[in-house]
Amino acid sequence: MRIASQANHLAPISGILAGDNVQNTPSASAERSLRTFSAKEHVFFEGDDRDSIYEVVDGVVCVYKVTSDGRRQVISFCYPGSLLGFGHADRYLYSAEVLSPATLRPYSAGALEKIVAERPDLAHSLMSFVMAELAAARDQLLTLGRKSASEKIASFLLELSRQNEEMSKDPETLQLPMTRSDIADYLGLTIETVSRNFTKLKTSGIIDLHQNTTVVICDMDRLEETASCDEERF
Amino acid sequence: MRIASQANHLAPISGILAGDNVQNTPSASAERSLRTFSAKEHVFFEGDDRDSIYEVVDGVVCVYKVTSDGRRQVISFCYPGSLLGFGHADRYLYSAEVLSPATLRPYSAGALEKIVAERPDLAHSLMSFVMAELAAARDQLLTLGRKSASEKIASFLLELSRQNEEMSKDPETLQLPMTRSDIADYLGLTIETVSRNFTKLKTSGIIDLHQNTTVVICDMDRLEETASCDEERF
DNA sequence: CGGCCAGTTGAGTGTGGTCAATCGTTGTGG
DNA sequence: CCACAACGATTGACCACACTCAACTGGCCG
Repeated sequence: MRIASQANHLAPISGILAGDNVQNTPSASAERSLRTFSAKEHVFFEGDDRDSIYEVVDGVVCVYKVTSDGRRQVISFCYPGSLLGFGHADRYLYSAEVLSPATLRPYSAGALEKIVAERPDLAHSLMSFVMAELAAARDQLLTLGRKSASEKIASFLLELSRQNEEMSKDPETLQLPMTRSDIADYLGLTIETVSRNFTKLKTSGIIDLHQNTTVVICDMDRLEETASCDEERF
Repeated sequence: MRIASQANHLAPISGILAGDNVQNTPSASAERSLRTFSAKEHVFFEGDDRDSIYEVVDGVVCVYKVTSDGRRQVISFCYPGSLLGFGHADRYLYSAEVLSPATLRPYSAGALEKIVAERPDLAHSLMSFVMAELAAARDQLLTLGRKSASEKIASFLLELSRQNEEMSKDPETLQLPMTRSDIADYLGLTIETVSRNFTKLKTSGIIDLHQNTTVVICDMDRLEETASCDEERF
Protein backbone atom coordinates (compact mmCIF):
# COMPACT_ATOMS: atom_id res chain seq x y z
CA MET A 1 0.00 0.00 0.00
CA ARG A 2 2.85 2.37 0.77
CA ILE A 3 4.08 3.26 -2.63
CA ALA A 4 0.76 2.15 -3.97
CA SER A 5 -1.03 4.72 -1.90
CA GLN A 6 1.28 7.35 -3.31
CA ALA A 7 0.22 6.41 -6.80
CA ASN A 8 -3.33 7.14 -5.78
CA HIS A 9 -2.47 10.76 -5.33
CA LEU A 10 0.11 11.23 -8.00
CA ALA A 11 -2.04 11.46 -11.04
CA PRO A 12 -3.65 14.72 -9.95
CA ILE A 13 -0.29 16.13 -8.92
CA SER A 14 1.24 15.60 -12.30
CA GLY A 15 -1.65 17.57 -13.63
CA ILE A 16 -1.09 20.27 -11.06
CA LEU A 17 2.54 20.74 -11.86
CA ALA A 18 1.87 20.67 -15.56
CA GLY A 19 -0.44 23.64 -15.18
CA ASP A 20 1.00 26.76 -16.81
CA ASN A 21 0.74 28.70 -13.57
CA VAL A 22 3.53 26.73 -12.06
CA GLN A 23 5.39 25.57 -15.13
CA ASN A 24 9.07 26.24 -15.04
CA THR A 25 9.02 27.76 -18.49
CA PRO A 26 5.45 28.86 -19.04
CA SER A 27 5.82 29.31 -22.77
CA ALA A 28 7.41 25.93 -23.36
CA SER A 29 5.28 22.83 -23.74
CA ALA A 30 5.56 20.08 -21.16
CA GLU A 31 7.03 17.84 -23.87
CA ARG A 32 9.99 20.09 -24.39
CA SER A 33 10.94 20.26 -20.72
CA LEU A 34 11.64 16.53 -20.41
CA ARG A 35 15.16 15.49 -19.42
CA THR A 36 16.61 12.06 -20.12
CA PHE A 37 19.15 10.27 -17.96
CA SER A 38 21.21 7.18 -18.70
CA ALA A 39 21.60 4.31 -16.25
CA LYS A 40 23.59 5.07 -13.09
CA GLU A 41 23.49 8.78 -13.81
CA HIS A 42 22.70 11.04 -10.87
CA VAL A 43 19.84 13.51 -10.96
CA PHE A 44 21.28 15.38 -8.00
CA PHE A 45 23.44 14.81 -4.93
CA GLU A 46 22.72 15.39 -1.28
CA GLY A 47 23.90 18.90 -0.47
CA ASP A 48 23.47 20.33 -3.97
CA ASP A 49 21.48 23.54 -4.29
CA ARG A 50 17.86 22.54 -4.55
CA ASP A 51 17.07 24.31 -7.77
CA SER A 52 14.64 21.79 -9.30
CA ILE A 53 11.88 19.37 -8.48
CA TYR A 54 11.44 16.36 -10.76
CA GLU A 55 8.53 14.21 -11.74
CA VAL A 56 9.49 10.69 -12.78
CA VAL A 57 8.00 10.12 -16.22
CA ASP A 58 9.74 6.90 -17.11
CA GLY A 59 12.31 4.65 -15.43
CA VAL A 60 13.14 4.11 -11.77
CA VAL A 61 15.11 6.42 -9.50
CA CYS A 62 16.92 5.39 -6.33
CA VAL A 63 16.93 7.96 -3.52
CA TYR A 64 19.55 7.48 -0.80
CA LYS A 65 21.71 8.98 1.91
CA VAL A 66 25.31 8.10 2.74
CA THR A 67 27.34 8.43 5.91
CA SER A 68 30.81 9.94 6.01
CA ASP A 69 32.37 6.47 6.07
CA GLY A 70 30.46 5.30 3.02
CA ARG A 71 27.56 3.35 4.47
CA ARG A 72 24.48 3.90 2.38
CA GLN A 73 20.77 3.85 3.20
CA VAL A 74 18.33 3.76 0.31
CA ILE A 75 15.29 5.87 1.24
CA SER A 76 12.99 4.86 -1.58
CA PHE A 77 12.69 3.72 -5.16
CA CYS A 78 10.75 6.23 -7.23
CA TYR A 79 8.59 4.97 -10.09
CA PRO A 80 6.78 6.97 -12.80
CA GLY A 81 4.41 9.45 -11.19
CA SER A 82 6.64 10.08 -8.18
CA LEU A 83 7.98 13.47 -7.24
CA LEU A 84 11.66 13.94 -6.48
CA GLY A 85 13.54 16.67 -4.67
CA PHE A 86 10.74 18.50 -2.91
CA GLY A 87 11.34 19.80 0.58
CA HIS A 88 11.56 22.96 2.63
CA ALA A 89 15.36 23.12 2.76
CA ASP A 90 17.41 24.99 0.19
CA ARG A 91 19.65 21.97 -0.41
CA TYR A 92 18.77 18.44 -1.44
CA LEU A 93 18.68 16.21 1.62
CA TYR A 94 19.29 13.03 -0.43
CA SER A 95 21.03 11.84 -3.56
CA ALA A 96 19.02 10.57 -6.51
CA GLU A 97 20.41 8.09 -9.03
CA VAL A 98 18.53 6.58 -11.95
CA LEU A 99 18.67 2.77 -12.09
CA SER A 100 17.86 2.42 -15.77
CA PRO A 101 17.55 4.95 -18.58
CA ALA A 102 14.93 7.38 -17.32
CA THR A 103 12.92 10.40 -18.32
CA LEU A 104 12.19 13.12 -15.79
CA ARG A 105 10.23 16.34 -16.00
CA PRO A 106 11.87 19.17 -14.08
CA TYR A 107 9.99 21.99 -12.40
CA SER A 108 11.23 25.02 -10.59
CA ALA A 109 12.09 24.40 -6.95
CA GLY A 110 9.33 26.74 -5.88
CA ALA A 111 6.58 25.10 -7.92
CA LEU A 112 5.09 23.28 -4.95
CA GLU A 113 5.13 26.34 -2.74
CA LYS A 114 3.42 28.23 -5.53
CA ILE A 115 0.69 25.64 -5.70
CA VAL A 116 0.13 25.80 -1.97
CA ALA A 117 -0.03 29.56 -2.07
CA GLU A 118 -2.03 30.09 -5.24
CA ARG A 119 -4.07 26.96 -5.82
CA PRO A 120 -5.72 25.94 -2.55
CA ASP A 121 -8.00 23.61 -4.47
CA LEU A 122 -5.00 21.59 -5.59
CA ALA A 123 -2.90 21.97 -2.46
CA HIS A 124 -4.91 19.22 -0.83
CA SER A 125 -3.66 16.62 -3.31
CA LEU A 126 -0.14 17.76 -2.72
CA MET A 127 -0.57 17.47 1.03
CA SER A 128 -1.97 13.96 0.63
CA PHE A 129 1.02 13.01 -1.46
CA VAL A 130 3.53 14.23 1.13
CA MET A 131 1.56 12.51 3.89
CA ALA A 132 1.61 9.26 1.91
CA GLU A 133 5.39 9.58 1.62
CA LEU A 134 5.54 10.13 5.37
CA ALA A 135 3.41 7.06 6.03
CA ALA A 136 5.65 5.01 3.72
CA ALA A 137 8.80 6.18 5.49
CA ARG A 138 7.29 5.32 8.86
CA ASP A 139 6.27 1.86 7.66
CA GLN A 140 9.86 1.36 6.58
CA LEU A 141 11.01 2.29 10.10
CA LEU A 142 9.18 -0.77 11.40
CA THR A 143 10.76 -2.96 8.75
CA LEU A 144 14.29 -1.72 9.46
CA GLY A 145 13.99 -1.67 13.20
CA ARG A 146 12.09 -4.81 14.01
CA LYS A 147 12.11 -7.36 11.19
CA SER A 148 14.53 -10.21 10.52
CA ALA A 149 16.40 -10.53 7.24
CA SER A 150 13.93 -13.01 5.76
CA GLU A 151 10.97 -10.88 6.85
CA LYS A 152 12.56 -7.82 5.28
CA ILE A 153 13.04 -9.57 1.95
CA ALA A 154 9.49 -10.93 1.96
CA SER A 155 8.08 -7.52 2.89
CA PHE A 156 10.06 -5.94 0.09
CA LEU A 157 8.68 -8.37 -2.48
CA LEU A 158 5.14 -7.84 -1.21
CA GLU A 159 5.64 -4.10 -1.47
CA LEU A 160 6.61 -4.49 -5.11
CA SER A 161 3.67 -6.83 -5.67
CA ARG A 162 1.16 -4.34 -4.24
CA GLN A 163 2.72 -1.62 -6.31
CA ASN A 164 2.22 -3.72 -9.41
CA GLU A 165 -1.39 -4.21 -8.39
CA GLU A 166 -1.93 -0.46 -8.14
CA MET A 167 -0.49 -0.02 -11.61
CA SER A 168 -2.71 -2.79 -12.99
CA LYS A 169 0.25 -5.04 -13.62
CA ASP A 170 0.63 -8.70 -12.68
CA PRO A 171 1.16 -8.75 -8.90
CA GLU A 172 2.91 -12.12 -9.14
CA THR A 173 5.56 -11.19 -11.67
CA LEU A 174 8.01 -8.62 -10.37
CA GLN A 175 10.68 -6.79 -12.31
CA LEU A 176 13.65 -5.76 -10.19
CA PRO A 177 15.31 -2.75 -11.79
CA MET A 178 17.59 -2.42 -8.77
CA THR A 179 20.70 -4.49 -7.93
CA ARG A 180 21.13 -6.72 -4.89
CA SER A 181 23.24 -3.92 -3.47
CA ASP A 182 20.37 -1.45 -3.80
CA ILE A 183 18.00 -3.89 -2.12
CA ALA A 184 20.52 -4.51 0.66
CA ASP A 185 20.93 -0.79 1.30
CA TYR A 186 17.16 -0.35 1.27
CA LEU A 187 16.62 -3.07 3.88
CA GLY A 188 19.67 -2.47 6.05
CA LEU A 189 21.34 -5.75 5.03
CA THR A 190 24.39 -6.91 3.06
CA ILE A 191 24.24 -8.19 -0.51
CA GLU A 192 25.22 -11.65 0.73
CA THR A 193 22.28 -11.79 3.11
CA VAL A 194 19.92 -10.58 0.39
CA SER A 195 21.24 -13.22 -1.98
CA ARG A 196 21.00 -16.00 0.60
CA ASN A 197 17.40 -15.14 1.40
CA PHE A 198 16.41 -14.99 -2.26
CA THR A 199 17.90 -18.44 -2.62
CA LYS A 200 16.04 -19.64 0.47
CA LEU A 201 12.72 -18.38 -0.91
CA LYS A 202 13.49 -20.04 -4.22
CA THR A 203 14.47 -23.45 -2.82
CA SER A 204 11.39 -23.47 -0.61
CA GLY A 205 9.25 -22.91 -3.68
CA ILE A 206 7.81 -19.58 -2.63
CA ILE A 207 9.33 -17.63 -5.50
CA ASP A 208 11.05 -18.31 -8.79
CA LEU A 209 14.02 -16.34 -10.10
CA HIS A 210 14.86 -15.55 -13.73
CA GLN A 211 18.18 -13.94 -14.65
CA ASN A 212 18.26 -12.05 -11.33
CA THR A 213 15.89 -9.34 -12.50
CA THR A 214 12.56 -11.13 -12.53
CA VAL A 215 10.83 -12.62 -9.50
CA VAL A 216 7.73 -14.77 -9.89
CA ILE A 217 5.73 -15.25 -6.72
CA CYS A 218 4.61 -18.90 -6.67
CA ASP A 219 3.01 -18.98 -3.23
CA MET A 220 1.65 -15.61 -2.16
CA ASP A 221 0.24 -16.98 1.11
CA ARG A 222 3.55 -18.33 2.30
CA LEU A 223 5.30 -15.14 1.21
CA GLU A 224 2.91 -13.17 3.39
CA GLU A 225 3.53 -15.56 6.26
CA THR A 226 7.25 -15.01 5.85
CA ALA A 227 6.78 -11.25 5.96
CA SER A 228 4.93 -11.95 9.24
CA CYS A 229 4.00 -8.43 10.21
CA ASP A 230 0.37 -7.86 9.42
CA GLU A 231 0.39 -5.00 7.05
CA GLU A 232 -3.34 -4.66 7.14
CA ARG A 233 -4.46 -1.17 6.29
CA PHE A 234 -7.39 0.55 7.84
CA MET B 1 18.09 19.29 13.83
CA ARG B 2 15.36 16.79 12.98
CA ILE B 3 12.90 17.40 15.72
CA ALA B 4 14.46 20.75 16.16
CA SER B 5 13.60 21.73 12.65
CA GLN B 6 10.06 20.72 13.34
CA ALA B 7 9.93 23.10 16.24
CA ASN B 8 10.88 25.87 13.86
CA HIS B 9 7.63 25.47 12.08
CA LEU B 10 5.39 24.55 14.93
CA ALA B 11 4.87 27.88 16.55
CA PRO B 12 2.96 29.33 13.59
CA ILE B 13 0.93 26.16 13.22
CA SER B 14 -0.34 26.31 16.76
CA GLY B 15 -1.52 29.75 15.88
CA ILE B 16 -3.14 28.49 12.73
CA LEU B 17 -5.10 25.76 14.42
CA ALA B 18 -6.15 28.05 17.23
CA GLY B 19 -7.83 30.35 14.74
CA ASP B 20 -11.60 30.29 15.11
CA ASN B 21 -12.07 29.30 11.49
CA VAL B 22 -10.73 25.87 12.16
CA GLN B 23 -11.48 25.50 15.83
CA ASN B 24 -13.36 22.37 16.72
CA THR B 25 -15.83 24.29 18.82
CA PRO B 26 -15.77 27.82 17.48
CA SER B 27 -17.59 29.34 20.39
CA ALA B 28 -15.41 27.72 23.03
CA SER B 29 -12.14 29.29 24.06
CA ALA B 30 -8.91 27.43 23.37
CA GLU B 31 -8.43 27.04 27.09
CA ARG B 32 -11.58 25.03 27.48
CA SER B 33 -10.73 22.55 24.76
CA LEU B 34 -7.61 21.25 26.51
CA ARG B 35 -7.56 17.58 27.46
CA THR B 36 -5.32 16.16 30.15
CA PHE B 37 -3.87 12.66 30.16
CA SER B 38 -2.14 10.75 32.94
CA ALA B 39 1.12 8.84 32.45
CA LYS B 40 0.88 5.71 30.27
CA GLU B 41 -2.57 6.69 29.06
CA HIS B 42 -3.23 6.34 25.34
CA VAL B 43 -4.42 9.25 23.24
CA PHE B 44 -5.49 6.86 20.48
CA PHE B 45 -4.64 3.46 19.03
CA GLU B 46 -3.61 2.41 15.55
CA GLY B 47 -6.79 1.54 13.68
CA ASP B 48 -9.11 3.80 15.66
CA ASP B 49 -11.33 6.16 13.71
CA ARG B 50 -9.31 9.29 13.09
CA ASP B 51 -11.71 11.77 14.58
CA SER B 52 -9.25 14.21 16.12
CA ILE B 53 -5.90 15.85 15.64
CA TYR B 54 -3.95 16.87 18.72
CA GLU B 55 -1.45 19.53 19.49
CA VAL B 56 0.92 18.67 22.33
CA VAL B 57 0.71 21.51 24.84
CA ASP B 58 2.60 19.93 27.70
CA GLY B 59 4.28 16.58 28.30
CA VAL B 60 5.75 14.04 25.90
CA VAL B 61 3.87 11.59 23.70
CA CYS B 62 5.29 8.37 22.27
CA VAL B 63 4.06 7.42 18.81
CA TYR B 64 4.54 3.79 17.78
CA LYS B 65 3.44 0.85 15.67
CA VAL B 66 3.27 -2.81 16.69
CA THR B 67 3.41 -6.02 14.71
CA SER B 68 0.93 -8.85 15.17
CA ASP B 69 3.42 -10.76 17.31
CA GLY B 70 4.02 -7.84 19.63
CA ARG B 71 7.22 -6.30 18.35
CA ARG B 72 7.08 -2.54 18.67
CA GLN B 73 8.69 0.28 16.71
CA VAL B 74 8.59 3.76 18.19
CA ILE B 75 8.13 6.27 15.37
CA SER B 76 8.80 9.48 17.28
CA PHE B 77 8.62 11.25 20.59
CA CYS B 78 6.36 14.28 20.38
CA TYR B 79 7.16 17.33 22.51
CA PRO B 80 5.08 20.46 23.11
CA GLY B 81 4.31 22.14 19.81
CA SER B 82 4.07 18.87 17.88
CA LEU B 83 1.00 17.77 16.01
CA LEU B 84 -0.40 14.27 16.48
CA GLY B 85 -2.76 12.20 14.41
CA PHE B 86 -2.78 14.09 11.14
CA GLY B 87 -2.86 12.10 7.92
CA HIS B 88 -4.95 11.44 4.86
CA ALA B 89 -6.35 8.07 6.03
CA ASP B 90 -9.59 7.80 7.98
CA ARG B 91 -7.95 5.68 10.67
CA TYR B 92 -4.95 6.42 12.84
CA LEU B 93 -1.88 4.70 11.41
CA TYR B 94 -0.07 4.67 14.77
CA SER B 95 -0.74 4.46 18.46
CA ALA B 96 0.00 7.41 20.74
CA GLU B 97 0.78 7.03 24.43
CA VAL B 98 1.69 9.81 26.83
CA LEU B 99 4.89 9.19 28.78
CA SER B 100 4.17 11.57 31.62
CA PRO B 101 1.08 13.57 32.59
CA ALA B 102 0.33 15.60 29.48
CA THR B 103 -1.97 18.27 28.16
CA LEU B 104 -3.19 18.10 24.56
CA ARG B 105 -5.37 20.38 22.53
CA PRO B 106 -7.72 18.47 20.22
CA TYR B 107 -8.92 19.74 16.87
CA SER B 108 -11.33 18.27 14.43
CA ALA B 109 -9.80 15.71 12.10
CA GLY B 110 -10.50 17.96 9.16
CA ALA B 111 -8.86 21.05 10.61
CA LEU B 112 -5.71 20.68 8.54
CA GLU B 113 -7.60 20.09 5.34
CA LYS B 114 -9.64 23.16 6.10
CA ILE B 115 -6.50 25.23 6.49
CA VAL B 116 -5.10 23.97 3.23
CA ALA B 117 -8.36 24.74 1.46
CA GLU B 118 -9.25 28.05 3.06
CA ARG B 119 -6.04 29.62 4.29
CA PRO B 120 -3.45 29.34 1.54
CA ASP B 121 -1.33 31.90 3.36
CA LEU B 122 -0.98 29.51 6.29
CA ALA B 123 -0.91 26.24 4.33
CA HIS B 124 2.76 26.82 3.59
CA SER B 125 3.72 26.51 7.26
CA LEU B 126 1.72 23.34 7.48
CA MET B 127 3.45 21.90 4.43
CA SER B 128 6.83 22.78 5.90
CA PHE B 129 5.87 21.02 9.10
CA VAL B 130 4.89 17.82 7.33
CA MET B 131 8.04 17.94 5.21
CA ALA B 132 10.13 18.35 8.35
CA GLU B 133 8.45 15.25 9.79
CA LEU B 134 9.25 13.43 6.56
CA ALA B 135 12.90 14.49 6.71
CA ALA B 136 13.08 13.34 10.33
CA ALA B 137 11.60 9.93 9.49
CA ARG B 138 14.07 9.51 6.65
CA ASP B 139 17.00 10.46 8.86
CA GLN B 140 15.82 7.79 11.26
CA LEU B 141 15.86 5.25 8.41
CA LEU B 142 19.62 5.76 8.14
CA THR B 143 20.03 5.31 11.88
CA LEU B 144 17.97 2.11 11.99
CA GLY B 145 19.39 0.60 8.83
CA ARG B 146 23.06 1.39 8.99
CA LYS B 147 24.24 2.31 12.48
CA SER B 148 25.65 0.10 15.23
CA ALA B 149 24.10 0.02 18.69
CA SER B 150 26.59 2.49 20.17
CA GLU B 151 26.15 4.83 17.21
CA LYS B 152 22.38 4.67 17.60
CA ILE B 153 22.55 5.59 21.27
CA ALA B 154 24.96 8.45 20.64
CA SER B 155 22.82 9.73 17.76
CA PHE B 156 19.77 9.60 19.98
CA LEU B 157 21.43 11.65 22.70
CA LEU B 158 22.66 14.19 20.15
CA GLU B 159 19.14 14.45 18.77
CA LEU B 160 17.83 15.28 22.23
CA SER B 161 20.68 17.73 22.72
CA ARG B 162 19.90 19.61 19.50
CA GLN B 163 16.26 19.64 20.42
CA ASN B 164 17.15 21.24 23.74
CA GLU B 165 19.20 23.82 21.87
CA GLU B 166 16.21 24.73 19.69
CA MET B 167 14.08 25.19 22.78
CA SER B 168 16.77 27.37 24.41
CA LYS B 169 17.47 24.77 27.03
CA ASP B 170 20.86 23.44 28.14
CA PRO B 171 22.09 21.19 25.31
CA GLU B 172 24.31 19.28 27.72
CA THR B 173 21.68 18.32 30.28
CA LEU B 174 19.05 15.97 28.91
CA GLN B 175 15.86 14.84 30.57
CA LEU B 176 14.70 11.39 29.47
CA PRO B 177 10.94 11.16 29.92
CA MET B 178 10.96 7.78 28.16
CA THR B 179 11.98 4.40 29.57
CA ARG B 180 14.85 2.23 28.32
CA SER B 181 12.21 0.14 26.63
CA ASP B 182 10.93 3.16 24.69
CA ILE B 183 14.47 4.06 23.65
CA ALA B 184 15.12 0.46 22.61
CA ASP B 185 11.98 0.35 20.50
CA TYR B 186 12.88 3.70 18.95
CA LEU B 187 16.36 2.54 17.95
CA GLY B 188 15.58 -1.05 17.00
CA LEU B 189 17.49 -2.51 19.97
CA THR B 190 16.74 -4.38 23.21
CA ILE B 191 16.64 -2.76 26.64
CA GLU B 192 19.75 -4.69 27.63
CA THR B 193 21.73 -3.30 24.71
CA VAL B 194 20.53 0.22 25.49
CA SER B 195 21.51 -0.17 29.11
CA ARG B 196 24.92 -1.61 28.27
CA ASN B 197 25.70 1.25 25.91
CA PHE B 198 24.61 3.88 28.41
CA THR B 199 26.98 2.25 30.87
CA LYS B 200 29.75 2.21 28.30
CA LEU B 201 29.30 5.93 27.60
CA LYS B 202 29.31 6.61 31.34
CA THR B 203 32.41 4.59 32.18
CA SER B 204 34.29 6.19 29.31
CA GLY B 205 33.46 9.61 30.73
CA ILE B 206 31.42 10.83 27.77
CA ILE B 207 28.18 11.18 29.72
CA ASP B 208 27.01 11.16 33.31
CA LEU B 209 23.82 9.50 34.49
CA HIS B 210 21.58 10.62 37.35
CA GLN B 211 18.67 8.42 38.53
CA ASN B 212 18.19 7.03 34.99
CA THR B 213 16.24 10.05 33.81
CA THR B 214 18.93 12.69 33.46
CA VAL B 215 21.90 12.51 31.11
CA VAL B 216 24.67 15.06 31.31
CA ILE B 217 26.92 15.21 28.28
CA CYS B 218 30.48 15.64 29.56
CA ASP B 219 32.35 15.36 26.26
CA MET B 220 30.26 16.53 23.31
CA ASP B 221 33.10 15.98 20.83
CA ARG B 222 33.56 12.34 21.69
CA LEU B 223 29.81 11.82 21.72
CA GLU B 224 29.69 13.15 18.17
CA GLU B 225 32.58 10.88 17.22
CA THR B 226 30.67 7.93 18.63
CA ALA B 227 27.61 8.86 16.59
CA SER B 228 30.01 8.77 13.64
CA CYS B 229 27.64 9.69 10.88
CA ASP B 230 28.14 13.31 9.95
CA GLU B 231 24.78 14.82 10.49
CA GLU B 232 25.81 18.10 8.97
CA ARG B 233 22.83 20.01 7.68
CA PHE B 234 22.91 22.15 4.63
C1' DC C 1 9.28 -4.60 55.71
C1' DG C 2 8.03 -6.63 51.34
C1' DG C 3 6.42 -6.39 46.62
C1' DC C 4 6.90 -4.36 42.37
C1' DC C 5 8.99 -2.39 38.54
C1' DA C 6 12.76 -0.39 35.89
C1' DG C 7 17.29 -0.91 35.13
C1' DT C 8 21.83 -3.25 35.21
C1' DT C 9 24.99 -6.97 34.60
C1' DG C 10 26.58 -11.58 33.22
C1' DA C 11 26.90 -15.92 30.43
C1' DG C 12 25.88 -18.17 26.33
C1' DT C 13 23.84 -18.26 21.72
C1' DG C 14 22.52 -17.15 16.99
C1' DT C 15 21.59 -14.15 13.20
C1' DG C 16 23.62 -11.65 10.06
C1' DG C 17 28.25 -9.55 8.81
C1' DT C 18 33.04 -10.28 6.90
C1' DC C 19 36.24 -12.24 3.98
C1' DA C 20 37.06 -14.96 0.15
C1' DA C 21 36.40 -18.06 -3.74
C1' DT C 22 33.52 -19.15 -7.58
C1' DC C 23 29.92 -18.72 -11.04
C1' DG C 24 27.41 -16.47 -14.89
C1' DT C 25 26.49 -12.91 -17.90
C1' DT C 26 27.78 -9.14 -20.67
C1' DG C 27 30.72 -6.63 -23.44
C1' DT C 28 35.19 -5.70 -25.67
C1' DG C 29 39.10 -6.53 -28.47
C1' DG C 30 42.32 -9.52 -30.92
C1' DC D 1 34.62 -16.34 -33.30
C1' DC D 2 36.76 -16.94 -29.18
C1' DA D 3 39.50 -15.08 -25.15
C1' DC D 4 39.39 -12.27 -21.61
C1' DA D 5 38.07 -8.68 -18.50
C1' DA D 6 34.60 -6.67 -15.66
C1' DC D 7 30.78 -6.83 -12.94
C1' DG D 8 26.95 -8.66 -10.39
C1' DA D 9 25.43 -12.52 -7.96
C1' DT D 10 26.03 -16.72 -5.36
C1' DT D 11 27.98 -19.76 -2.00
C1' DG D 12 30.97 -21.18 1.84
C1' DA D 13 33.66 -20.71 6.22
C1' DC D 14 34.24 -18.10 10.01
C1' DC D 15 33.32 -14.49 13.32
C1' DA D 16 31.26 -10.84 16.11
C1' DC D 17 27.66 -7.92 17.55
C1' DA D 18 23.53 -7.81 19.48
C1' DC D 19 19.86 -10.89 21.32
C1' DT D 20 18.17 -14.26 24.85
C1' DC D 21 17.78 -15.91 29.23
C1' DA D 22 18.65 -15.21 33.82
C1' DA D 23 20.11 -13.25 38.16
C1' DC D 24 20.53 -9.28 40.68
C1' DT D 25 20.21 -4.25 42.14
C1' DG D 26 17.96 -0.05 43.48
C1' DG D 27 14.15 2.96 44.08
C1' DC D 28 9.37 3.64 45.18
C1' DC D 29 5.08 2.85 47.32
C1' DG D 30 1.75 0.28 50.03
